[in-house]
Amino acid sequence: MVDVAKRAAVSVKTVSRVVNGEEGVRPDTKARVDEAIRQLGFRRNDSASDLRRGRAEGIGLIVENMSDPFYSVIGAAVERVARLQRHLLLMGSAEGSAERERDLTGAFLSRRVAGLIVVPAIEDHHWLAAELAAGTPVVFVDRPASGLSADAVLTDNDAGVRSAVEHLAARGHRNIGFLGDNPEFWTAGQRLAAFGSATAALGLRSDLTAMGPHEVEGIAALVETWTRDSDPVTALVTGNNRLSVTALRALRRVGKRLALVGFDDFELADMVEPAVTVVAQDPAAMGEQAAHLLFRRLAGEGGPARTVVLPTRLVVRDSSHLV
Amino acid sequence: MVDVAKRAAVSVKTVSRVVNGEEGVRPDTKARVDEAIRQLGFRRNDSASDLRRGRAEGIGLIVENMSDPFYSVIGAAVERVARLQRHLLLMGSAEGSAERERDLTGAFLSRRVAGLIVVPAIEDHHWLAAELAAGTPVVFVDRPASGLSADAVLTDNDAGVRSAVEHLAARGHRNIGFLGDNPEFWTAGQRLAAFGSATAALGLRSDLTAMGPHEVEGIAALVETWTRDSDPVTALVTGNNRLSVTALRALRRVGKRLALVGFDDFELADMVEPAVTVVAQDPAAMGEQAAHLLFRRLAGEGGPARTVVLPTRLVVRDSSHLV
DNA sequence: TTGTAGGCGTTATCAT
DNA sequence: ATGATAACGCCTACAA
Repeated sequence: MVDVAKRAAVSVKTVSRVVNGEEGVRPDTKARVDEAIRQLGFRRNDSASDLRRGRAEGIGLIVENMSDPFYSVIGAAVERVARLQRHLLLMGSAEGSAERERDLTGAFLSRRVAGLIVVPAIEDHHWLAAELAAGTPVVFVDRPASGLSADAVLTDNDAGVRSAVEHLAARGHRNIGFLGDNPEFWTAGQRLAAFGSATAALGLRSDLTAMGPHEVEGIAALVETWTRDSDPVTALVTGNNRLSVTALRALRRVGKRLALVGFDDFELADMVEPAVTVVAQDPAAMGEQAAHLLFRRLAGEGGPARTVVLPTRLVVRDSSHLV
Repeated sequence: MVDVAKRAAVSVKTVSRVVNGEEGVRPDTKARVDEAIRQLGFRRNDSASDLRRGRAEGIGLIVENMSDPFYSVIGAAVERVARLQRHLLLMGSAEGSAERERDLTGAFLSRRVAGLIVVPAIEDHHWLAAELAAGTPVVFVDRPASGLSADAVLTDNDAGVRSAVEHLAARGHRNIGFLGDNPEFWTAGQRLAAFGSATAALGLRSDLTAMGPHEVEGIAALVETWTRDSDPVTALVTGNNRLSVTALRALRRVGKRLALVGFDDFELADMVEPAVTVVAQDPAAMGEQAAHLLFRRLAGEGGPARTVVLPTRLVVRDSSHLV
């Protein structure tokens, strides 16, 4: 900047004003500065700017796995909003590890990012409270933070699962099996509980649940067991899209055509055989809302922590019509 | 850091040494400093560190679309390598726009990132040469940079397309249609050229190509035309995974069961009907290799620009066996 | 083993 | 409308 200032025969402060588009620079002065910038190929050093201002114009995003479509769509949405606000996106995968999540958080905070958007792993987050109080806003996505009151964007897991159960019940299914993830994951626990209450409310069996099996073999065995009964399971609800796909493979493997409703839509759900009915979430909206919440806080909005709960949508496809 | 120094009754330099794990600090001194750090909740300001060192410990990644599985897998691989090297990942979507690509590049360079990994949009990159010369390494992925000699990681498009054509020819197909993207995209052009040479080498027709149609309608109409002939097309090769899926939908729409081989594998390719034979690329390997190339340059490796060409793999599924 | 001085490039403050 | 000067927090070089 000094070089530019010299060449344009002005002070560095004037150069700074031009670079930042501030008011109060005569057009001809600005022109001289711009020309000097062009000639020297000058580019502002944002590290210095960040240091002086105390904050970096970037937001940190921590997801479980960047290559999972659910998270990459969230990431893309966050990045789009961030760009409109002239912020960069720093992104990392915690891979379900609380330690990595803390490391990433620490790295982002060291870089003095303007804010953080986090899909939290299983763990307590009270240690983040100090940072929050120190003025770095944090928004949680998909699952709320435990031990901490912070903004969050969630999906209406309860209504989503209920819509799946009611849909199947309306088609005459009485014994519905639920395949979920490890209930230590907040969403898995929520969906399991929702399955319990939805089935109970309709007078259906609530005990046909299995949390954990991820492999085709395990699920295939389970399906065999559930369908050997004199009063067999005739429909499945799966707790996330990976389980939907695995269940589909398992059903093919054992040659059973049970009805199936999956939580979370997935690419080509309409092209597989059978096309899978799903309870669709809207990950792009989740990312967008989270980023909006964050930038609102950055704009100085106060008040208590907000929680945005997004609705789900039942997308009926062929797998509803089996059995 | 001054606060920590005061509390531990040492100089800031000693604190700096402890924070950076440098040699030559007595254990008891280190213990005192660590305790002060803990008490004060101190966290190093990386903006200041970056400024002083002249480089940020982060790498910038520019892709076309963060939510596309191909790119998100590349991103995840880059991030993994970056983390091992204690670097953060800054990521953005250029969305096929040369202007956005330049903006993002500029933003990353302003932040003085250690290096750049770019999936280039259609355009000349000689303007980047100055930065390259100034010491910021750049690695291109999926397509090479034009007007600039830089490291690149590519897929062997020629061998990939050839393997598809030879596979179909071996199954007796003589009239193979090729559906590609706009040949302004480097990969699309490469694959089209490869199709031309592979068919010519086998004495097959090379003129059954269509570059551009992306919609089910357009492709359906094309298939109708190609199959109305007295000497009809019996097999298709598609130039990327979106086209594979669209072609699949189009074939269903018009009720034709042509053989199909797609370039690039996709999730559930084995579960759709018919399961689609593909020429698989390895995006995770591409991202990983690109990051390795970058860090090798950062470690001071000199020499001319390297180009790494990764092989493809033909994955045979049901769609090979039609007609 | 530990400390002092100076400067990285920018922006805020206060002058002019 | 423009400029001089002092931070921002850290690290390099050198000194003790």
